Amino acid sequence: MVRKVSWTVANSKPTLPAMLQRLSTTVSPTKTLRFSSHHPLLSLLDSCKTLDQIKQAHAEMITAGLFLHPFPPSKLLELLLSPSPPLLPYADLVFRHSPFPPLFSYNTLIKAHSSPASLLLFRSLLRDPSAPLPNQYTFAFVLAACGPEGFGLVEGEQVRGQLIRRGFETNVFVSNVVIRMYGCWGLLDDAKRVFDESSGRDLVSWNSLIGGYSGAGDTVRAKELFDEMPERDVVSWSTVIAGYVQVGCFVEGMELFRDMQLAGATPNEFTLTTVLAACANLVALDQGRWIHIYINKARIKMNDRLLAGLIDMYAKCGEIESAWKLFNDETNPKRTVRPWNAMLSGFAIHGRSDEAVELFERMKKMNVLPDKVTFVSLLNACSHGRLVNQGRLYFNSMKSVHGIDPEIEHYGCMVDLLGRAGLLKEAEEMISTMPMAPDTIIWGALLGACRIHGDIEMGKRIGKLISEVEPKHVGCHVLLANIYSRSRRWNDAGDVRKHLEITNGRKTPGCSSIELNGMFHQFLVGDKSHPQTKQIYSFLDEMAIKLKIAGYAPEVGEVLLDIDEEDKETALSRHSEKLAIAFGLMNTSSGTPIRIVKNLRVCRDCHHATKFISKVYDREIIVRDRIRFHHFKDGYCSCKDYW
DNA sequence: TTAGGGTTAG
Repeated sequence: MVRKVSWTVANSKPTLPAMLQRLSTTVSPTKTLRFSSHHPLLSLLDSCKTLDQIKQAHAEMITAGLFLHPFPPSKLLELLLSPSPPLLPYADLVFRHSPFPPLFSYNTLIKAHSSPASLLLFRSLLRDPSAPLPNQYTFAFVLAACGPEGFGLVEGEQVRGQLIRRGFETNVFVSNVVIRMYGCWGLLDDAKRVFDESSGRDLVSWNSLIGGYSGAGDTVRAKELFDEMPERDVVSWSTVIAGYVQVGCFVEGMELFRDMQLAGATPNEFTLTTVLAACANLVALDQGRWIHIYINKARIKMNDRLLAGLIDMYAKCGEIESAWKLFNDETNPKRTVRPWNAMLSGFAIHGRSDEAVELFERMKKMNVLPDKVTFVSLLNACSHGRLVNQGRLYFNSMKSVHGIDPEIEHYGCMVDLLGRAGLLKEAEEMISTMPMAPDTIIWGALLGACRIHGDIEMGKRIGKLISEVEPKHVGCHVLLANIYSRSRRWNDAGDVRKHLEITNGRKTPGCSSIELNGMFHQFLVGDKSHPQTKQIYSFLDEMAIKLKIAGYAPEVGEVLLDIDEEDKETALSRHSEKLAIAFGLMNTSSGTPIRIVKNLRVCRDCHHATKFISKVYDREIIVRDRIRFHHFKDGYCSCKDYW
C-alpha cells in the first residue's frame, strides 16, 4: 500500500529550509520505503531554485530513505539535467547511487553527456544484466555522441552492430543519426547507402545526407540532392547555403538565398547568420543592411551568433561605426565570447588598436572569458597599431592568466607584430622558441617584415628556407622577388621568377571588386573584359595626369621586371584596384564612398596613388585587402602607412 | 516525462 503523507502548504509560502525542517520531523525514514509520487519531498524538488537548495533536498531524500527506490533519484537526475548546461558531475553521482536506474535515466544522461562518456554509459547498460534493454532513444542519443568531439567511428560501428542485432535498423530516428554519423566522418558513400536502404525515409533523412555532403565540401552533390528532394524546409535551404559559404562560394550562397525567398520559404536565425557571413565576405553592404532590417521586421530573435554575424558583416563592409553601435545596444545579447570576438576583430582589421585594447579590458571586467580567437584579434590589433610592448604582455598572459596555450596562429601574430616594428631578430628568435614547427605562414610573416625593412640578407636566407619547406609557395617567392627588385637585383629577381615557372607556381592574380546596385564588378590586372573597358581606360589616362599635377610620383620600385620606367608606370596604372576605383568614380555620384575589395594585399604604389585620388576627387575610398581595411580620405590613409 | 537535420569570430 502506498503511504500518503498528509501535509498542506500554508497560505503564505514557507521558506525552503523551513519546509525541509518540517519535513524531516514529520516524515519517518523507516516508514518511507514505499512512497508516493506525490511525496512532498519530490514536489519540493521542483521548487528548488539554487544548487544549495537541491543539495539540501537531496540530503533529506537520502535521510528519508527515498534513495532506496528508483523513482526519486530519477526525478532528481531530471532536475540536474534540465538547466543548460546540465550539472553533469552531480548528475553522474546521483546516477551512480541510484538503485536500478530506469531506462529513461540512462537515455537522458547519455544525451546530456554527448561525449565519450555517453558510450561508457551505453556499455554499462548492455553489460548490466539487471539493467533495462536499450530502446530507440538510447541508440539515437548514443550515436549522436559519435563525432570529432565524441567517440570514434570504430565505436560507432560497434553501436551500429548492436542496433541492427536488436532490430532498430528500420527506425527512422535511429537511421537518420547513422546517416549523420557517416556524414560527419566524411564517409558519404556509407551515409548514402543507409539513406537508400532506409525504409521510412523522411525530410530529416534528406537534410542529414545533404548536411554530410555540404560539410565535406561537396556542394555539387548537396545541391543535386536538394533539387531532387520531394519537399524542403528551412533546414534544407540553410544547409545548402551554409555548404556554399563554407567553401567560399559566397555568390552561389547569396543566389540560393534569393531563390529561397522566391520559393516563399521563411529564413530563420540560422539561415541569416550564414547569409551574413556571405555578405561580409563579398562586402555586400546593401544585402547585409537588408538582412538587418529583415531581422527587426520579422522579429527574428537576436542571439549571440546572429549578433556576431551582424557585427562582422558591418565591420567587414567597412562600416565599423555601425558595428560598434550594434555592439553597444544594451538590448542585444552579449553573454558569450562571440560578439566580443567579432567586435575585436573588427577593430583589428580597421587598425583601431586602442579601441581593441579597451574592449578587451572591458570584456575582462564583464567576466566574459576570452578564447584563442580573442587573442588572435587582439594581437593583430596590437600589430597594426605598433603596440609592441602591449602585444608582448598580452601574449605572455595567455597561458599564465587565461590558461590558453598559444597556438601557431598566435606565434604568427607575434612574428608579424615584432617584424613589422623592425625587430627582425626578436621575431626570428620567437620562431626558434616555438614549441611547434613553423609553417610557411610564419616564415612569410618574417619575410614580409624583411621586405618592409629592406633586409635583403635575412630575406634571402628566409626565402631559401621556405623553398626547402614548400618549394611551390607562390606568395613567399613573390615577396622575395619584390625584395630583390626593390634593391635592383634583377638577376636574383629573375632567378626567383624562373624558379616559380619551373615549379609551375602561378601567382594568384590580383583581383579587385566593387558592388554597384547589387551587382559585383570584378577586375583583374590589365582587365579588358568589362563592358565599360574603353571608358575606364581613358578615365585612367585622365586620372594619371590629374594625379601627377597633384604631386603623385609612381612607386616603381617593386615592379618585378627590368623594363623602362615608363612601362613600369603603365603596368602599375593597370592594377586591378585602380581599374575598380576608376569604375567606381565613373559610376557613383560625388560624395558617395567607394568600397573596393582586393583578394591580395594592396601594393605600395596603389596605396600611394589612392591617397592622392581621395584628395583630387574628394572621395572617401574604403579598400579592404586580404588582411585589413584602408580608409582613404583627404590624401591620408587610416593605416598611417603602417601596414 | 527523453527524439533526429542547418549557424559565427582569426
